Amino acid sequence: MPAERPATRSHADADVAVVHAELHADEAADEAADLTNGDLARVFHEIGDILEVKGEIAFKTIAYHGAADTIGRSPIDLVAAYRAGDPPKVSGVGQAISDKITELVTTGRMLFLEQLRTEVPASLVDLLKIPGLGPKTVRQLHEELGIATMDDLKAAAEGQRIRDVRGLSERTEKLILEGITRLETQPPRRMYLHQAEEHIASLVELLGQVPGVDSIQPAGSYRRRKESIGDLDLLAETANPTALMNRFTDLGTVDHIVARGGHKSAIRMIRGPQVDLMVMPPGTAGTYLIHFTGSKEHNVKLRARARDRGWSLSEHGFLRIGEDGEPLTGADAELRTFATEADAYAFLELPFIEPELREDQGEIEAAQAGTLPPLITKADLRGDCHSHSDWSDGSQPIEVMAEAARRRGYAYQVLTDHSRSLAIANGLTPERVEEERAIIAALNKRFAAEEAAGTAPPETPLEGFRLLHGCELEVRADGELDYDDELLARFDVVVASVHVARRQPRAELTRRTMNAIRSPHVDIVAHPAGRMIQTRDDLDLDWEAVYAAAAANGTALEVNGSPHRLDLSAERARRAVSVGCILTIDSDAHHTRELDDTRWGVAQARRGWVTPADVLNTRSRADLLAWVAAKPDRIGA
DNA sequence: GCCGTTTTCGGCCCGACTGTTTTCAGTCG
Repeated sequence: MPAERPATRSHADADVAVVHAELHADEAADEAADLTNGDLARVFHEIGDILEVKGEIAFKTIAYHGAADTIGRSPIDLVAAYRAGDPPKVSGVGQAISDKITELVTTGRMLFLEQLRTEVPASLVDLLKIPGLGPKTVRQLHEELGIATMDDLKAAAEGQRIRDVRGLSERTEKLILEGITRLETQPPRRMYLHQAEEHIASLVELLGQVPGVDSIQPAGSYRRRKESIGDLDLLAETANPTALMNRFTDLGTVDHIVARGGHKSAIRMIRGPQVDLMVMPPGTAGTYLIHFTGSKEHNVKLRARARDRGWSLSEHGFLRIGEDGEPLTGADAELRTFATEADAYAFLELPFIEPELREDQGEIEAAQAGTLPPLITKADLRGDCHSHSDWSDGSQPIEVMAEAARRRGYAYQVLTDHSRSLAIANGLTPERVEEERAIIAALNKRFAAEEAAGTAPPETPLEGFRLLHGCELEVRADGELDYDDELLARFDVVVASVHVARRQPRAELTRRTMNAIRSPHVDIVAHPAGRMIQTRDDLDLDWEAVYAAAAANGTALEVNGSPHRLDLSAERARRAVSVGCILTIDSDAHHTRELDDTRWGVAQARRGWVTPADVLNTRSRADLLAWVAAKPDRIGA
């Protein structure tokens, strides 16, 4: 299972509490309006990091990190809830942490954190980023050599002073220097899902050829389809681990070997991710897959459940626990292994839990109660509501996009070239909209004829395939829509989105988004948060108001499948559905090879507990068009 | 610091690999 967070927050993460601490108290309260769940999570991770270096008992630091993780993933805007005086119950957040949140969101400061920072400088916490350097060693270096910064550490290593510290050696000194160099030259960056997929495909291909290897399977956060991926995890079923490990650490793409053992090795790829490879004896994959797929939090709950039933769970299987509370060993040892995950879950009296759900977000409780949702699959999609051609900023002709969609077995593809004002994307004037409509009509005439003649592609569904005429309608900076009502009424489907003036205040951005949601002509709001993963932040919206308006007006919210967007996020999709919204899952393809990006959107929707009934484009073309036609009746309902 | 149809106190998941050690602590996932 890969690390779910970096060993420590970067100092450059510029968390909010620093900023606020420097403000006057009266200004701070206003400024705190910009706080997000993510900011709270960073603050509590920082507290956990500092307490580690201070040498606080492990369970306390675990508690802070655990609370930070839960807060970061919460679908509810905790800052707003706390400020409204209505703190919701959040797992892992007890009285002490709750009080600290209240203090931060109401005053903009947290005295506890400020105190900690005076005791342990951030530069010291930074040292945890060096591979192999943990809190104990960092504290030791600080106490014995007075090292407080990365520069101090580098100087000490170069001056050969590290080797004089008890428990450290000349070799450690060398490893520290290498670690610093690597940090300076290779800033850690997470992969997009499609990049992880490419790495995994080639590794599986290469390692699968090693004699004796029965299977190679990806695990970790990639298997759970997290929206970005740090390390890669591979599991191999083989009776000959040595040959496999030799091949793995000998790959031409290996930059250096991180660790090497008989059953577990790790490499760093050249200009690429760290890859962990674990060996499992043939026929025992069940508990190995569960262990290395994670998440950590999911596994912790499973182990507690095993323990309640008298078993200790590890990747190797279940070990019977003796009267002393320890697993039985030697002749008394009793190990239960399982070939499949489903069998291992069944041993814990649980149904199989899909990897995308394993985040300890209620899935174990739902499994226990028999209420796991029937998750949507890519096969449920009967069409795609968002795509582009070279008439705006796509790279291929309308016909090529349509043919590619038709061969995917869809009943419809909605062509949604950009509207007029998005000049950078060659947005269509009303005149060009008419021309495009004529081309689409001609194409559909041909498709219908081929279907009647039985010469359509074999993938064509019974209801046939049609290219629907849509647009990606710009919501302008002033909130006005980019085409007039008369033109909008003539599209089959209208997808609206915000691309410009992204830095407006929350109230203004929310008003613009609501304007689209409430239009009788707008059917879908595309990539509602406007984010780009790792590069562009979310729009600052009043999300609860957006969900409520979308639900009330029957406007769909998109889960955009582009691996750079994945927007709505899994958490938001889950929240939106829970308050009555309907979703679409679209590719936003600008090229035929991106049409299958819907699979990433489906994966995020699955992470958000979304079922086929929650998604508009699981419906037939007739039902989709009927739903669109009924939009004016839903307004103000 | 959190948490509780076995507990409001006493637990809190588990093992491999590494490095510096002579039996183990630290780190990592």
